[in-house]
Amino acid sequence: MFDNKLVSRVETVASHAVKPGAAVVAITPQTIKVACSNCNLRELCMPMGLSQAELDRIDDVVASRRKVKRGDTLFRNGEKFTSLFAIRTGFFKTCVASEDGRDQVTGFQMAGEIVGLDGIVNEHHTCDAVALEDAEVCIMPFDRIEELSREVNALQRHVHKIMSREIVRENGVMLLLGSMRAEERVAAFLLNLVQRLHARGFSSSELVLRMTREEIGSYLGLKLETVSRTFSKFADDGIVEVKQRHVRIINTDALKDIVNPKICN
Amino acid sequence: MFDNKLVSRVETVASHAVKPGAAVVAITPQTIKVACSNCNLRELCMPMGLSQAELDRIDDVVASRRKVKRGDTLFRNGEKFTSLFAIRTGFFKTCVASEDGRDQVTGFQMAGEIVGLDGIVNEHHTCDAVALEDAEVCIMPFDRIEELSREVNALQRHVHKIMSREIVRENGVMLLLGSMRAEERVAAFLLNLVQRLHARGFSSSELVLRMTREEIGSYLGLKLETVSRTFSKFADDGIVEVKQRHVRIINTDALKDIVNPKICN
DNA sequence: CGACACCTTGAAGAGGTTCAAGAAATGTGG
DNA sequence: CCACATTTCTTGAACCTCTTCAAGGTGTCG
Repeated sequence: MFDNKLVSRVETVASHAVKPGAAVVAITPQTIKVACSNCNLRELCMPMGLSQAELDRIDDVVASRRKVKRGDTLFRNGEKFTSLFAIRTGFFKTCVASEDGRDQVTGFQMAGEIVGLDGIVNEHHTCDAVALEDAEVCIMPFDRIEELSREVNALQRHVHKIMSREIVRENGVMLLLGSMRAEERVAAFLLNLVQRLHARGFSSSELVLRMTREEIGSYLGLKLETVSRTFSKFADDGIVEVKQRHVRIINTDALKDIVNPKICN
Repeated sequence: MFDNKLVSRVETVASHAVKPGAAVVAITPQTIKVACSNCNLRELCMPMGLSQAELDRIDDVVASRRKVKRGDTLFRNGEKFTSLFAIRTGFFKTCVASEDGRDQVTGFQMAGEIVGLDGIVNEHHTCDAVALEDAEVCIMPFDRIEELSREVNALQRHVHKIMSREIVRENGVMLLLGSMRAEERVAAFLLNLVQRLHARGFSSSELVLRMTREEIGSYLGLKLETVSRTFSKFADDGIVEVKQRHVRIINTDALKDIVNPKICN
């Protein structure tokens, strides 16, 4: 099944399963600097193709860093909004709650992604951001972002794109929640996660889930038992290997076929 | 049941059921001008508290108008993105499609609301916007919005808020799709629609649905039969009167209780 | 006025949930 | 480092909500 030694060694580097020899450099913690211009995540959370002068200005966006322990909240529903947060390391979930206490995971965020956009409209956050593993974020005061994006066009454009991207992502989740069956949802979830991890230099077939079955279920509009059963079924079908939170995708195409069933007659 | 004469008279003004004497002025078509500064919808789609100088500049945001006939698309998935659209009159749905042809209504938009935000990130639209009744929109070229919002802080802030508001709205839909039962979804849908109409000067208890049961179902992640049955059940319970697309809410509190069931023991 | 789209309602069926119990992993404190 | 408590995960069986399939009714538009 799993080479646990390998996986745990890899995890000490970056908390996700990676194949031997894979490019982990993008996330190694040795190169931490205060400036965006030197940040190895820049290409994920900042605009590309800036002049040196613009790069120097961009550095002012990040006021400081903050560490968030696993289980702690970065911000909470109702709190005053002041800043966006760029995730440097770690893994978050965001969730909203209804008045009667049900709650819904609205997303899982990893290194290079931005959280806090929900807070802009009412100057208060409308969801919780919870670290699913020890994390570090860059604090980007929003008034500073607005100020700077008036002067650096690429930054302005970038901010707009980040927000638009989130809108498009949520459209996709609505499609998933509104029209897919359990197996399709779980398959889409796994493919999405592994694709994002792969974009960060991790394996495209092996991953470690940072969230519980219950959190996956909440995100997918399913009960935890259904998520568990679906994993078991995929395993029975030889599509994935699942051992608790370790997942290895054996047959990516099969997963894709589940998400987008071919009409073949 | 319904005073059809009244309803249709009202509809000639603004396409939605209104109680006698209600403030319809906000939507009367007589005052159409090219400038935002004179637009009676300004408070819905433009920032408040601008100086006269700023107001004059804002007028440049709207390049022109466009009429869209019922059933026609304002934009379509895959089309090049150039502009945001502010709805002046009429009613739209937006929907995304999966590769295998399923589609999902992601929202219903009415006067004063903005559509097209999905197109910013990839410079191509990722959903369709379809007019559910004859409509007119203001075309706001996005490069002009960006240009102007560098100079008019209130506009910049406003653009950010509009996008954030859309993100928060979609969070709410995810909560609905992920954790509510059919009756809760339909109740939430009716309350949301009537609340938005009320904010535009229409009745807070009576409305005309511009969309089919199938479109409601798609939005709510339900089949059209379930939507129909749920309407019938609410009618049996004396909570609403439903006659095809005409809906009168008899007991708003009952609807609210359905959305947020009280835990009372 | 007739064709077509839309809506309602019933009955049977399926997919996912609920409830329950046990197993596996994880964390804690001695 | 081990024992124990706790959390998390898996699996089964009964149940329920929503879907599917079908038929008929109603409204709308050319």
